[in-house]
Amino acid sequence: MDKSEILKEIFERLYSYFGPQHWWPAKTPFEVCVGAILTQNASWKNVSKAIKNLEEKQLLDPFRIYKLPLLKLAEIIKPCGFYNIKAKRLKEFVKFLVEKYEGKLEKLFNKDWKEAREELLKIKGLGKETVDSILLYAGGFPVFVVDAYTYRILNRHYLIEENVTYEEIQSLFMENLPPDPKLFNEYHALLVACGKNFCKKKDPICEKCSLKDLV
DNA sequence: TGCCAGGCCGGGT
DNA sequence: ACCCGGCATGGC
Repeated sequence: MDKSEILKEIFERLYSYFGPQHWWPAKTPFEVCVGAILTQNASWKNVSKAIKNLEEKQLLDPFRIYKLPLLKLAEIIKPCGFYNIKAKRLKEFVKFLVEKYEGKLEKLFNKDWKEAREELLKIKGLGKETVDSILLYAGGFPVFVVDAYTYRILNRHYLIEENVTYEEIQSLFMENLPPDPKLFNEYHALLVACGKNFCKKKDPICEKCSLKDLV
């Protein structure tokens, strides 16, 4: 099998086992962005509490967060962990959005996604995974999101070397699959589902997972 | 009860 | 250019 076939085979197996994941779990594109920042190295359970707090205070809005004092914001998002630094990152993001795009994500997304990616990556606290999540799940662009699960699962099945870069893993998917946002959406979500359930850190091999006898 | 979660930055080699 | 500690809560 060539790369394209292997990647499709993985997708089919995961989709057959886990079914549709319905990502991203948010009501608006802005909420996706907030979630993408808050979920950095944190469990989604905790992040959803932080988002619920924001929602209850009607703060899922760029201008409201822009005006909110940093310490108040930190207190509100506390359950997601790393709350001081994440409050700063959130403020950096809304500052960018409000001051450069009138607080409108549509304006940011109304340009070539590669340009948007470069701009977002300049914001302190937004790295590649966070930015790509925003582009795919909030912007609907065909950008593949790579995370620790993606790396672990591919590496464990001998599909990538240990020292590959983020961009190399991303290219593997983007150059061997059709540029379909729906596909990339589901694929990344399925890799996360697989990593949470089977391919955990301590598991030496994935005995029960759908990718067991792959390669 | 520890370990870990949908990363990223900054400082030291 | 890499490596590592710091950031912190809550679930399992």
